[in-house]
Amino acid sequence: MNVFADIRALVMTCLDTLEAAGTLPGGLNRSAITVEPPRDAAHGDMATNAAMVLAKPAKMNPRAIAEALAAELGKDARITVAEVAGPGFLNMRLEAAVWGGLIGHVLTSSVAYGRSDLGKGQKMMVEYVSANPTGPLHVGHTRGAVFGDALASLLDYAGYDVTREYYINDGGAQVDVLARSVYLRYLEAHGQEVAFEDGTYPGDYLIPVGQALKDKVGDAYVGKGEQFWLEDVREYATDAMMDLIRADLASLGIEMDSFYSEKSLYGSGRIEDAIQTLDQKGLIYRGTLEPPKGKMPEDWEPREQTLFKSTAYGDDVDRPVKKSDGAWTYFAPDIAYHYDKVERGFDALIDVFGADHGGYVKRMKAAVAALSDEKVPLDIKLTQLVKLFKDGAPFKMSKRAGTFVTLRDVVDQVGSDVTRFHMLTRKNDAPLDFDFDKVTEQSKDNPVFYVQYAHARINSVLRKAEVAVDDATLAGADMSLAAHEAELKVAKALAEWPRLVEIAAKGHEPHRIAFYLYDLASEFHGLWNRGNDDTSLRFLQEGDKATTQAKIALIRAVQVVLASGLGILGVTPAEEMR
RNA sequence: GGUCCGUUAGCUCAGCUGGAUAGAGCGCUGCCCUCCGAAGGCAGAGGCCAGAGGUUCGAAUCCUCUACGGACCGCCA
Repeated sequence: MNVFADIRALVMTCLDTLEAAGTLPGGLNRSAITVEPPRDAAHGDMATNAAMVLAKPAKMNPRAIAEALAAELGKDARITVAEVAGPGFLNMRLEAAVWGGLIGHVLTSSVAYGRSDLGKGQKMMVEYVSANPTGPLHVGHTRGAVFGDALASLLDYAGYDVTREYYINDGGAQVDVLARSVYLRYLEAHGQEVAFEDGTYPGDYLIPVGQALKDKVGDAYVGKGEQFWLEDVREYATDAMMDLIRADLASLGIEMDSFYSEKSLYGSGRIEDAIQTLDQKGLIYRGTLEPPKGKMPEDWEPREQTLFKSTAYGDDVDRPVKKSDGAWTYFAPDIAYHYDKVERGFDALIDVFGADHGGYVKRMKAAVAALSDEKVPLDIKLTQLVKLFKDGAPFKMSKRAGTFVTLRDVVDQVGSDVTRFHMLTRKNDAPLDFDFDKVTEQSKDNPVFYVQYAHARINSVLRKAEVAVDDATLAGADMSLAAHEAELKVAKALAEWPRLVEIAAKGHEPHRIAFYLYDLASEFHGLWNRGNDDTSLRFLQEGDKATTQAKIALIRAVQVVLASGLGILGVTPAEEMR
C-alpha cells in the first residue's frame, strides 16, 4: 500500500472522467504528473502538479483544469478537501480514516510494507569492494563495502533480483609482489634475516601466512629460485588474503554471493573473445596515442598499441587494451569481465569504485555499451574519501608510521552497526568525516544513536503496556482514538516510506534511507515529548485499553518501518539502550 | 591542458530528478525542567543556494561560461 500511488491513480481516473466528458482533450502525455507531499504541510497532505503539466499540451488555462479536477477529486470518499492554489497546484487533504487504515496495513504487512515491485525481478549485479587481495581491508574500502552492500539490499527491497559480486584482482603484478613478500616471511619463519625492499609489502599481517606456508611445505622452497615457488606461493598467498578479506567483510555482516577471479580469465580465451567481439564491431585498431596534455611524463615516447575506440561511446580518448610489448593491459581483463556479466544475462550493472578510480568510468561504460549494444546500462558509483578524526583532530593514516587504519580497527572500536549507519549518513560522492568519539556519543547530535534510541524507546513502551501488543491485535485497533493532529503527522511520515524506497532505489542512493529514518525518529521523539506537556498524547492511557491500543499501534508501526529501514542499511535495531 | 566530483545558514550537511515562503543538527539568544516519560523541551535570530548568462508558466535543481576546493589523467593495478 502506497498512499501516494493510490491518490495518483485516483487523479488518473478523474482525468479519464474529464476526458470522457470532453472537458479535457484526449491522448495527453501524463508521465510528468506527480503526487507529492507539499513542502509546507499547511498546504495539505498531498499536492499534484497535474493541471500545470497538462495546461500546455491541452492549450488550456492551468487553473481551469485544476478546478475541474478538484471538483472530480472531491467526489472520492478519501478526499476531504481539494483546492486550487498558486499557479495551478491542487492541494488535497485526506480523511483521517485513510491514515488510520494505513497503520493497520503496516502492522499486517510488517517488513513487506514498503517493499516495491519497481524492479520487476530484473537481474541486477552490484559489484563492490573488489580490493586487491594483497592485505586486509582499510577504511577506504569500508565505505565502498558498506555502500555497495546497502545499495544491494535496497535494490532487493525494491524488487530487483540482485547479485553481490567481488572481483578478485589476482591476475596482475601486485600478486607477484605479494608472493615475494610472503616468501620473505617464509624465510623468516625458517630463522633467516630478511630485508623488505621497496616494492614488497612489509606488513605484519603476512607473518602468520609465512609461518603457515612453512608448516605446509617445510623447507621445500628455501634457497630455491622464483621459478620453483612463485606460482605456488602466489596462489597460497592470495587464498590466504581472500580468507582475511572475507573475515573482514563478515565482521561488517557482509556476505557476497560470488567472487570472480581475474586470473581465471587468462588462458581461458575469454579476453580474446571480448576483444574480438569489439573488433567485429570495428572498435579495435592499431594506433598511437597523443601525449597527455599539460604535464608531460619524462620518459614519454610515441608507441604503437592496440586500442579500443572508446571515443565512439563518449570517452575522451581511445584506450589501450594491449601494451606496446603485446601483453594485455589491466583494462583488457576488465572488459572481458564485464562482457561476462552481460553474457550472464544481467539486465543492469552497478560498479562501486573508490574515487581514485574516477578516471575509468567513461572507458568502462563505453566498453559495456559497445559489448551489450547499449542494452545493458552500467552505473558506476564512486565513494569519496573518509576523513578520520580522533578527539576532534584529523587522524592521518600512514603505512610507514604504523597508523594505518584497517576496517577491523574501526569495527573493533565502534562496532559494525555504528560503522555502517554512519558511513551512510552522507551521499556517496561527498567526503565523509568519521570521528571515533562522535559516532559513539549517546546524544541527539548523533543520528546513529537517535534512530536506535527511537526503536528501543518503543520497545520499552511495549514492555510496560498492560494491553495486548501483538501486531494482529494492534492492527484491529480503533485508530480514530489516535487521530490527534500530532499523531496523524507521524502516520503521514510513515506513508512516505514506500515512496522514499522507490526514489532511493531509482537513484541508487541508500543514504536517503538513513536520512528518512532520522526524520521518522525525530517525528516519534517529538510526539513523545509532547506527551510531557499534554498527557492525552501519552501512549499509555491508564484505564482506557482501546485508546492505549490505538496509540501503541501507531508507534509499533513506526518501529516496524524503523526496523525495515535499518535492515536495508544492515544495522541491527537496538532492543534497548545500555 | 583535459576529465569527473563538489560549492546551500557561523559550522557539518539534507533538499524527494523543475514546483509554492529553501530545511535539519550543532553553535548563538531567550524561556522551561529539581515526583509521576528531561541520556532534555519550547521559541527566536541567522540565506543573493559560489558568480554571470540561458532554457520556461516556474530553477538550489537543467544548459553554457567563470572562480574556488578535491580526485584522476599512455605501457602501474
